[in-house]
Amino acid sequence: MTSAGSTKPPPAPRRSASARPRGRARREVLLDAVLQIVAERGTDAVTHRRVAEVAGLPLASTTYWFDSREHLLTAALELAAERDIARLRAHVERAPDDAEPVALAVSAVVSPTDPIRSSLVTTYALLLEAARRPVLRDVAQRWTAAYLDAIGELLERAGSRRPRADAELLLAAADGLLIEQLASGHSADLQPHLVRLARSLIASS
Amino acid sequence: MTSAGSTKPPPAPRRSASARPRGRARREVLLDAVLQIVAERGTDAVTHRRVAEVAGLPLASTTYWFDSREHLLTAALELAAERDIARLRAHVERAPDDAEPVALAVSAVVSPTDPIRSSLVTTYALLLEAARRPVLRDVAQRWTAAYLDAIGELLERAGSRRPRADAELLLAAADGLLIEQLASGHSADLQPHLVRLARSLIASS
DNA sequence: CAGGTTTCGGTACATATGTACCGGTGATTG
DNA sequence: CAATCACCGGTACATATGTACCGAAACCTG
Repeated sequence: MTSAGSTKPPPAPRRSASARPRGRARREVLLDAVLQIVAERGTDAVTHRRVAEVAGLPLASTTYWFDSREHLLTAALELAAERDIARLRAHVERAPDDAEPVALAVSAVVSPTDPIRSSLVTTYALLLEAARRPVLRDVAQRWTAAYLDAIGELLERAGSRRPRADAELLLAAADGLLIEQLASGHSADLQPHLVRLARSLIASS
Repeated sequence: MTSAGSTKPPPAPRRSASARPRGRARREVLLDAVLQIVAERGTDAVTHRRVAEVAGLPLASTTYWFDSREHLLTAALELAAERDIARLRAHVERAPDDAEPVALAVSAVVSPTDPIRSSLVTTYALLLEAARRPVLRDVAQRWTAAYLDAIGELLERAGSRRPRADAELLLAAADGLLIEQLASGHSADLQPHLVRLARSLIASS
């Protein structure tokens, strides 16, 4: 359904006019709107008008803060990466020191509690975009590097002899399973499978 | 701009007018064009005009064979899945009976010889589309099911006690590694890592 | 070969979209 | 207090795009 009806009945996803963010805060509100649209309808659906509408801001605000549609997309994806890396770090640091390292590593990647679920499509959309736009490769690389560092350290603590290689396989398996879940629409707890994988990798080194 | 671009160097992907396919063959030519466009520029870039241009056919041919843009995309995904499944089956059947099952399973998934490389982006882009369009889910499910069947059988032959679960992890890891390669632009032989993973899964069951 | 049906392909048109323009405005600074 | 400047937001416009239309051509079918 195109959101634009013949007349404009108040679709009112827009925040109250009094709370309208101003100044630089607007930038982030716009990027949030982009991320939401990407998650719900894909990158195709990211248009200036839709972004402005979802953000509850006038059309021109998108062109004021971002030169072009491409700029809008890349900035949004950078923000997503940044946030997810922060989430990852927090998840690891928040854990008690005596936490089981393998379980911790797995839960950092596929966390049923954290609300990464809705942003997963966005995540993988970014990775795919990076395949086509070299500008995004840096972001994509830092992103996976952050994961590999965190997981690698945990696996090493769990007794892995080649933490980096094991981390790569564990992360890859998690990504693959998640993508398959997204595509099939199923949802099951992936943690047991990934824990088994991690344990068998560590054991057979 | 519809014909040969004035500034553009001869893109000439268009087949000679005499060889212009007619009838139902046209359908497949159009879908090939869609797949090529998705691979090179993403699903955003799939427009009726571009598809027609790449296929070397008039604009109206796209609307004649496909009701809508969405129909064009879903049909293209079905074609890609169908072809890849055929490729997979051929790969497995072509192998000698005494081939090492684990190596065979791995090479079926990440084959350095077959030209799936260029179509990988397309594959994953369409899987992501399936996350958003339920119409595509059937196709996506048959696709992965075909892989799981083939790999599972090989892993069982290699001594796995839970071939299905192991196949799921192996396939997921392959997907994850491939996506990361696409995103980072790197390319290395993934087979050794996946062989190690498969062997350790089998060993630790 | 005649009639009918499918396919073809040029064209038209309403809409969606990117983006520029420009007068306004409100906060900050001197 | 007034000048300034970053910021705001309505509007305009050229282009891209989806899609319908319709006469012509090719292809059957009898």
